[in-house]
Amino acid sequence: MQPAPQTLGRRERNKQEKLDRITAAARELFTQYGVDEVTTQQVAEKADVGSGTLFLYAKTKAELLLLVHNVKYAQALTKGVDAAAAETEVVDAVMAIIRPIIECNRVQIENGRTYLKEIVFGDPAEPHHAEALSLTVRTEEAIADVLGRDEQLLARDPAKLARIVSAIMFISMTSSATKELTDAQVGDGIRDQISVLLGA
Amino acid sequence: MQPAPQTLGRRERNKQEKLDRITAAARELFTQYGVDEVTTQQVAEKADVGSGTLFLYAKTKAELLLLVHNVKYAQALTKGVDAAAAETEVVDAVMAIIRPIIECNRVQIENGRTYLKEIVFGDPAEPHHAEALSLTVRTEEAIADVLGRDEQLLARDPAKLARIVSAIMFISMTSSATKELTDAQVGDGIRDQISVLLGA
DNA sequence: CTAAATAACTGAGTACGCTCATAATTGAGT
DNA sequence: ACTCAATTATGAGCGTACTCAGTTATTTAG
Repeated sequence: MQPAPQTLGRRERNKQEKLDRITAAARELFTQYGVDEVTTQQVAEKADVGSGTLFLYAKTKAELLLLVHNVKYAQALTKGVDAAAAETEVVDAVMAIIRPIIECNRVQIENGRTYLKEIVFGDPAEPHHAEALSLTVRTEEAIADVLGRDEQLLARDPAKLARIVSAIMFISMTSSATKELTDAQVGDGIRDQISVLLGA
Repeated sequence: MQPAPQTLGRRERNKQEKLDRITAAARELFTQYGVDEVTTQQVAEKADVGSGTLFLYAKTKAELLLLVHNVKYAQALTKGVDAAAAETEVVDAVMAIIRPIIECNRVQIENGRTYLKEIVFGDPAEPHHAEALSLTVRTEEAIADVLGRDEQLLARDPAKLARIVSAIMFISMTSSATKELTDAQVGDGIRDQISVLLGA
């Protein structure tokens, strides 16, 4: 019988520590150079693990990006939801949620696009992917919540409207046409479409 | 001085012939086995060209898929536009346009998803990509046209509504959640969202 | 007809994501 | 302490998309 380990045994601790090192290494390299310019070897080296070990913690390179980017997305979402609470107009409130998300996916535009691509096209069975999906669900719920404030929109099914807003966001943030636009321009484009959606 | 060649010189002819062989080879292999299960080597062999030659005609494997799939998409679009002319209800007409597109992108679902992915994330400077983009523009125009039939919708900017429909289509056809749905179910999902969009 | 110039073709080679057979580590049972 | 099954780590090796230096085919100029 063990003395009920407050630190969960050496094995679990080592695993956690390695995951931390890998996450930190990937975050730093991806953020600085962009996911496409970094090799999995480099991440493994920086994390001081074997190149094969990397793939025990993230099944693909894209999963590694999800692992890193989910954190930023979650922060953006929280920030947006808070900001939305202060808005009175529905569209303004929706945009308050969306704006931090735009920013977080365009700080390093290549990473943001790859992240969103992976959410739609990646394997939803992977754990980091599942987390990303739950973030998009939370985003839609937050938007639906805001839409539900309005009587008229309440009758039009906020959840479904939120789903459409989500589609608009995705295309507006990923389409290569928007690559050279500023964050503000992308935001305006989205706002414009949402206005049309909610009934001109 | 040459006898003004009605066949554009041997060089041009050879190039055209090679492109035809490559297109045919890619179409057959991709259709039968799915783009992920076919190597560029196999396509090159079947087309009877060197493996490097392939990449003179399509800069990436994905471009090769665009080359092949654009033809099918164009057919689907034409078919849909024709069918829409026979419909009286706006939503029915829009669905008449969309349905063949759903089908063409789900006959071989892997190819369809890869095709759509490439449209959004690929290099728009490539010629086959440009053609694909023009097809999506034509699709949106066709949808806008149909929406414009309705007085109320006319006031809501059909072009922008069509853009939103386009986003709905994209997500509904690519999201991994829809992978195991039937074409009809995907269609119903899209119709449902379009109904909400056009005002409950 | 020949030579020079240009365009097109080629496949061996490269880079990189990922796998898998083997090795090292761990902890429960004795 | 020791054993051993189970878990985790490792890096050489593999498959494949794509490149590029060298070759061949075609056109143009003299």
